Amino acid sequence: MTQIISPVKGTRDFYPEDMAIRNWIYGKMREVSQLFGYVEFDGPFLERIDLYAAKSGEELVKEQAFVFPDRGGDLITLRPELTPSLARMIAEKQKQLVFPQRWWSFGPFWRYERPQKGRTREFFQWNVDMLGSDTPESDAELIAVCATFFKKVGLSPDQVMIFINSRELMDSVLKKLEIQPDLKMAVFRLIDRKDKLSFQQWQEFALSLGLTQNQFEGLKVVLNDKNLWMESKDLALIMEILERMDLGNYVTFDPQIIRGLDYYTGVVFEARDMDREGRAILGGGHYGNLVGDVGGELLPGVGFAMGDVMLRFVLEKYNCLPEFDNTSAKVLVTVFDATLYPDSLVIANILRNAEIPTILVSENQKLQKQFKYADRIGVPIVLVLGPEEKNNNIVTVKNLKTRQQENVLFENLVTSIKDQLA
RNA sequence: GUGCCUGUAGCUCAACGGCAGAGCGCUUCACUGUGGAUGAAGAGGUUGAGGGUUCGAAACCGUCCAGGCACCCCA
Repeated sequence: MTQIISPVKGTRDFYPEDMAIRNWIYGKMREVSQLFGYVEFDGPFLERIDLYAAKSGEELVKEQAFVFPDRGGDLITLRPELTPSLARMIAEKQKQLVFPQRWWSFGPFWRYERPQKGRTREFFQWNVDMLGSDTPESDAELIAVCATFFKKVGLSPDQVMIFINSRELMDSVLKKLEIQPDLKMAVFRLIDRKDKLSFQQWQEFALSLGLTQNQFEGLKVVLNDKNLWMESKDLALIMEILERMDLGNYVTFDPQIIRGLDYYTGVVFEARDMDREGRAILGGGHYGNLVGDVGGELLPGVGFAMGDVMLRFVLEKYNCLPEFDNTSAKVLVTVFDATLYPDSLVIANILRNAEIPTILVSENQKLQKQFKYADRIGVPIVLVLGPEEKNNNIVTVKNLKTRQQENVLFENLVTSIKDQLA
């Protein structure tokens, strides 16, 4: 074999069996999106780097974007996330849109990172956003969309869980502990890393930030308080709504959920595998003003993004994926020999005209091989048209699944096959 | 960007520094108008690449390439 050019690092080849999975996932996303009344949209895959400079944060732009100059010298980037494009699209039509808008999208994104479990450089994301609403009810709706999706694909609350928190609640907690406002982001980071460090390391990190021993002890107590959410009116209402929707078992309060993106101002949430394997399956939250930085007027909203890589990982782990056929064909028409090829061609045409997906054998092979081929690619019905059949105006129809074989008159062929496929 | 692990037949993997193997798959036959079962035979390899150490390297050493995992950050 001559040398194969290696694929770009962090990309994936979608063989037909992978494409079947991707399309199945896409179908479930569409189904759930539409069930809640959301409409599909998409932005460009290429954007100016400036779009992301505004809000996405230094790291994402400098370290993680695929950037290249176009022929005019402008810096173009493969989109690393959808939200800034969404914000621009909304801002451009803000005056003519009726709010709230419920939008969803599924498409490719790129981030220049080292690939690992649940993370590639090229990935797909399901984005769902409600724009122009500022209520806990709308936050609850987005979380309900996530939970409904899990339910639809067969993931149970034993397997995946949505963890929610509120940045407002955490703000008030920090205030009560008299932690200086300029330490806020650093403390959020500290909270985020609690599980990644040993207790010793975590404590040292905390004190090195400038927290007093008292503040540190107070933080510890708060993070262990499973009922802290009751102090937040919004979280309490969201939990109540999800209970009423019979989705409450998918949702748990977790004071350690903070989320990295700066534009979240209210409720934040993410979903994880219950074994804590891999990364978050989805992440989202409430933003106080999405479009301000791209020139629009104040517009709050709530949304989330789900990556296809972790999702596929958990779907495979918990056996949620159905079996997919290796072929789209339902019938294979054999060719007895070269002289009978025109007759087989006629049969194949009749079937295709009747909307039955049909493969006509294109190689000059023994019947045995043709049957074996049909079996290997998973075609359920095989037709044989030999000299005997031709003389009697019949076709031999063999069902490989039931192993039954029968002779069918020409004129009954389509209905007979449709019966078998039903 | 930092660290760790891996690379052997189409696939999954064995082989103490001493003849490169197994299972599955593939091809052919038993079965010349019928797949999936069974039996028999067969094909398939520059051990990721190119160097070094050694009487001798798939194995040991360093370089490169590719992949995986963790950190960072995030879906």
